[in-house]
Amino acid sequence: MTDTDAKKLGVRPTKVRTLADLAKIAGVSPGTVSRALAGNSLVNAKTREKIEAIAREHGFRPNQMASKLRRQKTGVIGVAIPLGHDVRQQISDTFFMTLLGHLADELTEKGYDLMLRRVIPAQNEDWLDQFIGSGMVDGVIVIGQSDQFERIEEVADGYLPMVVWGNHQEGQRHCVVGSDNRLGGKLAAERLIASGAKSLAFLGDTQPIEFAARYAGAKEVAAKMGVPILALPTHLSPERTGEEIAEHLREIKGKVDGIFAATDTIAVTCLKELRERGIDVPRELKVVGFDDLPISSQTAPPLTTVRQDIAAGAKGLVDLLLRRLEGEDTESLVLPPHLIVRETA
Amino acid sequence: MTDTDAKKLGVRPTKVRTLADLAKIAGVSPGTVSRALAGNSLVNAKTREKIEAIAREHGFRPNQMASKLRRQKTGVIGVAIPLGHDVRQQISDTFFMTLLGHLADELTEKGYDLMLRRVIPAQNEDWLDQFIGSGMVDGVIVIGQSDQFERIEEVADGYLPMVVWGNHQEGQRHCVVGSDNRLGGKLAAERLIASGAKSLAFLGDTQPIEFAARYAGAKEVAAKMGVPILALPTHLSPERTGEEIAEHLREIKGKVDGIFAATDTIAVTCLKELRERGIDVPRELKVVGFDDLPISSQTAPPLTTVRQDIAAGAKGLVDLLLRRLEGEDTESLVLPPHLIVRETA
DNA sequence: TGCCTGATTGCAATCGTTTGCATTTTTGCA
DNA sequence: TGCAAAAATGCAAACGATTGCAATCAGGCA
Repeated sequence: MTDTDAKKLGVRPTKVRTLADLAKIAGVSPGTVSRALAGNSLVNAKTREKIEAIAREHGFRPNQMASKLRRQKTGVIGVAIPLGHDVRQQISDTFFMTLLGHLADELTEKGYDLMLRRVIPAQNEDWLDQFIGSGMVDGVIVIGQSDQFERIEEVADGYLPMVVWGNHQEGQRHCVVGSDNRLGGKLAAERLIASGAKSLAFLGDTQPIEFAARYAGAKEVAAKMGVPILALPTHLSPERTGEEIAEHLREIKGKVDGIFAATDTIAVTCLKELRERGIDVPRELKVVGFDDLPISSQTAPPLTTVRQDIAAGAKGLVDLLLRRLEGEDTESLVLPPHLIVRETA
Repeated sequence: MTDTDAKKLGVRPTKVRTLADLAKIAGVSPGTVSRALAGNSLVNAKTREKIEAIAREHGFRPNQMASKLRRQKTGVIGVAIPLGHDVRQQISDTFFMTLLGHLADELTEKGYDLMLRRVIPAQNEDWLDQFIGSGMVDGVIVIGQSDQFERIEEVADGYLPMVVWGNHQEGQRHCVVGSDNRLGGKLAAERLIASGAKSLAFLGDTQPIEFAARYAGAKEVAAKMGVPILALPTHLSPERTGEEIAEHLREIKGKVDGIFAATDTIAVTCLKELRERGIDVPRELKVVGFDDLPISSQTAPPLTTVRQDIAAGAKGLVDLLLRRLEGEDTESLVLPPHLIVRETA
């Protein structure tokens, strides 16, 4: 009974798990099978067809581990999401998740697989070296610098194929892709002031450098225009945000008429709290967010915000990483944010 | 000059990449190093310490590919997101992304890595076999059945370690975790009718079986209560949804007073369109969504919806998969959805 | 000191593919 | 038909860690 017969009869054909098994059936050497399946080599067309037919019939697929070991490359890009401050936040953060989705798209297109790892630096100092040194990935993309700026810098000195989503600091050594947060902050503050705000507040945690830069930009503009601005630490864990914001609103009631939220997520929550308090937006209080998430156009009223181009960011991350895999020491890429004027300011 | 001296001088210590390198330095055999680093074996305490010290000093980490090849397991779970209908949709879909985040958490906790692969079945019929047969993953989680029910069934017959997020059909062969979509649909319709709706519409694509089940549930209740219900195909790609919904609303104007949206994303867009048209929710038109995404509590008015417990789903997926990795042939897990009454119905 | 036992360690095969080089087969041409 | 060149294939050595089994070592006891 041939294997083809076996298949017709619904019997599982002889198990062929390795190149050698297949080679035996085809009556050739494993090397030839390897070449035939790789496609590119100089194997006789008829031989190749025969081998491919057998491979198809048996659903054979070469063992990747062995292949990777031999070729010393994995075809996998690691994506690390460090959860520094606000542990529960980022992994469910819409912005990061959307970025991740686009990364998956881009990498797949370039023929790479994506290995996702969520890390809690506080629990494991060695997270980045471990990921890199694991030998499981050809390169690494880090989503968000969190509070790990220094560690990333250290690693960057000895490891080329790494690109980070985050904020660009003057003179930093690691390659980063991200929006010009400071400029974004300026745009937000300018808009708030232009639409009549006389006293601003920044709603967000100023620890992460991305947010710090947004605040700094807003502060710069505020100072120039002679408008006061105060920072109100607000965290991103879904459980706490609402309450924190409520508290802040109570505190600033009547004293502040322009709010710059560090992220749209915060802005949206803020809008809701304001609505519940019957505070009219934008008449009594103006609000500008940051990110331009899909929801931001759906709020009532629709949110004025600073857009980060997530798709472009993902594309940039992947492009730079691939160039680094080729050995090039790429520069950082800073994307310009855009003010999207809707109805809250 | 010893390596320690070299380090003190800021010189990079001798490169040690393999167990053999390290073994030479330590003056033992590679086997011993392997055992020492694995920790569990019976190696002399002093030897182990010495080896660990050297490993630390050189930042040595065993090559995973070799290890995996030898041990015939990868420690990696593949997560596939098939993008059947609506290609651009799911990867950026909040629900799936949130589920993915929770999966990452769960898997990390259990010591597995997560390999993400977005697949377009229409472009590559062989997606699932390819993923499984790649030898890169110990097991597979499929997020969403999309239009691939049959293919998944076929694969399930010969491959145990696979669990799927999706809908449970009577008598199906693959192990699935998911909400009871039919029940969810019932809850939604009951609520709409209870709050006074006299004529219903279902906003969503009825191709995917999850959505079909939601619609079926609603239809059953509607029939029982003698209320008409019609399905209005609505896709999920962000670009098209808004327009499609607008068109539907024009069409049903005055004829329908209760909308059951297949997902919260659709519901939120719908609310926005209604707001723009000045239609009062819930007075003139009632709306119920599905998922209970974080945004759903932030809309104006807050959305009444059917909650799926995403965290529980992720936990279920991972638990079942791990049991399957042990050889157990687990049953499917159907989670009960819960009606969350807010203000739109 | 000599022998036995148990604790350590070393040896070498193995996981399955890839690939440089050697060998065989085919082809083209005189 | 014969021979060189080209094409196709086979051989065997990697890739680097793991692990069963054998060998060695140390300690205990007579």
